Amino acid sequence: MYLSRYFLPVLRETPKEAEIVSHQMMLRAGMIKQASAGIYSWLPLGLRVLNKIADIVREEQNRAGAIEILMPTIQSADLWRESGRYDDYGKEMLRIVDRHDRDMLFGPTNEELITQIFRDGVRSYRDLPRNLYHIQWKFRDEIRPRFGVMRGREFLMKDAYSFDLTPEDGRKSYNRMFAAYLRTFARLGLKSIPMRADTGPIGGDLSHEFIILAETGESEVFGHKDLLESDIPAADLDFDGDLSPIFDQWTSLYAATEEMHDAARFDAEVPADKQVSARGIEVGHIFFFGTKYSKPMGCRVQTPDGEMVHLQMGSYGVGISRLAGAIIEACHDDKGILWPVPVAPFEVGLINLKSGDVETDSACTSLYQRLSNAGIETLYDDTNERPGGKFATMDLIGLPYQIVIGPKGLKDGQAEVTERASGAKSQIPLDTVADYVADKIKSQRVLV
RNA sequence: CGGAGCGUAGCGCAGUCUGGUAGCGCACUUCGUUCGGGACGAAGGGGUCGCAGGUUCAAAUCCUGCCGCUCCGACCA
Repeated sequence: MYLSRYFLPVLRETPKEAEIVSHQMMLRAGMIKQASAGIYSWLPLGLRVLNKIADIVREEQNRAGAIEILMPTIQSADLWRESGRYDDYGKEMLRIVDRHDRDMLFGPTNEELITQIFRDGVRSYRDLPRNLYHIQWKFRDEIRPRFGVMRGREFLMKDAYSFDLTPEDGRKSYNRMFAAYLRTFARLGLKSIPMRADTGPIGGDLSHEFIILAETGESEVFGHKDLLESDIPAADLDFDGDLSPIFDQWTSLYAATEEMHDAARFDAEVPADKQVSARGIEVGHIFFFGTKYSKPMGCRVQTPDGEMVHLQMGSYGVGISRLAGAIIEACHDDKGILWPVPVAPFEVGLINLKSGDVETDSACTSLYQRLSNAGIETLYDDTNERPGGKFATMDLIGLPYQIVIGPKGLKDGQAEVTERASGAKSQIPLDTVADYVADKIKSQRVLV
């Protein structure tokens, strides 16, 4: 992409409403623009990140055997009356009346809708187990939206729903999502810790929050230090096999959010030098709630014995739009964002130090062409800004690699390559720099 | 919803107390000089002063009502 043809409204000054670093940087880097309280437009650069996060989540859901669908944002109130949640959910649910005076709502979650879809489509135990998911915008009328996309009212969420015949099978489905989430967050460049959690309005008896540590996290969390270095399940993990060892490995050490924290147990179970107490951001939440929805909504199948039984269900959420902010909270310095390669909006920033000069222009365009041919996503700054401004902008938007070409380097046939995260600079001959950078990037595209 | 505060150009702000017909920095346009880590000069463009009503010869400024946004608390991917 040529910067001169792109839409990248960067801000030199920090908008005063932004309190935390991810919100400030998303606004300054031209990723998002606030539409109203807790509601944002995603600008080109931000949308690229959002899509990359969604793609990784999607890939890992598919790997774990889940099947993608797409449910609507607007739902009928009748469905929620069936489950009894229309009255229970409270003011967080945005209620709408259509022209025929029918009660509608903007979906805050989709248990009811998926249960209806599944019960109408499935009659037999032979159709189990199944896990259906979608990636769709949700609306929750938060009392106080804040922190930019981290607690918006409208947000993009992946939610998956599992259906099983028995509680034991339900546990297996739960473990599949548990393992998939460990892989998902690791691939996004994050260290996540599953923590035993409250089930809240979703209900049920088994639940884990996936937390990443960050100073600006909304909840206080406590855990064993070794969890930060625990093994991530490999890409060739057999999701049909027994996953309980993975679950046990990750849940044997102490980890709890504020609501579930037991200070006495924490001190007893975790040696002082292994205790971590920090702030955390919840990026995923999984629930097993048995027949909570299948019973009131009559979601049943016939067993081999001809008996009708209610299905065992679980639901599994990942905050896609929140992750964009969460990744920035975890990956930034005082100059800007430090995108991990897998979610970077572009992989390389190519800086032309003397746009308009025939030689630097042609060196840059031919390098841009070579990078594109190698499948590298490149943002080419071909504008006439002063060099200082170009560097500041590139540092702010945080692309993993910067390649600088100007008259001085050109004399020796060299380009300067900077790795954004470490700041390491190297001089690479012009004719090999595309391959050099392409190799580095390709090795970092998939972390686990 | 309780407490606090803000709304003046794309962004950051002054002007409001004490009413007199809108300003500064950055950004933007043009010209010139510059040019390897946020240049300099000159000339420009851009505003229903959040909205509505009231007081007044005159309102960004005073009064009333409303709306929006942010922060602190209780709720959550």
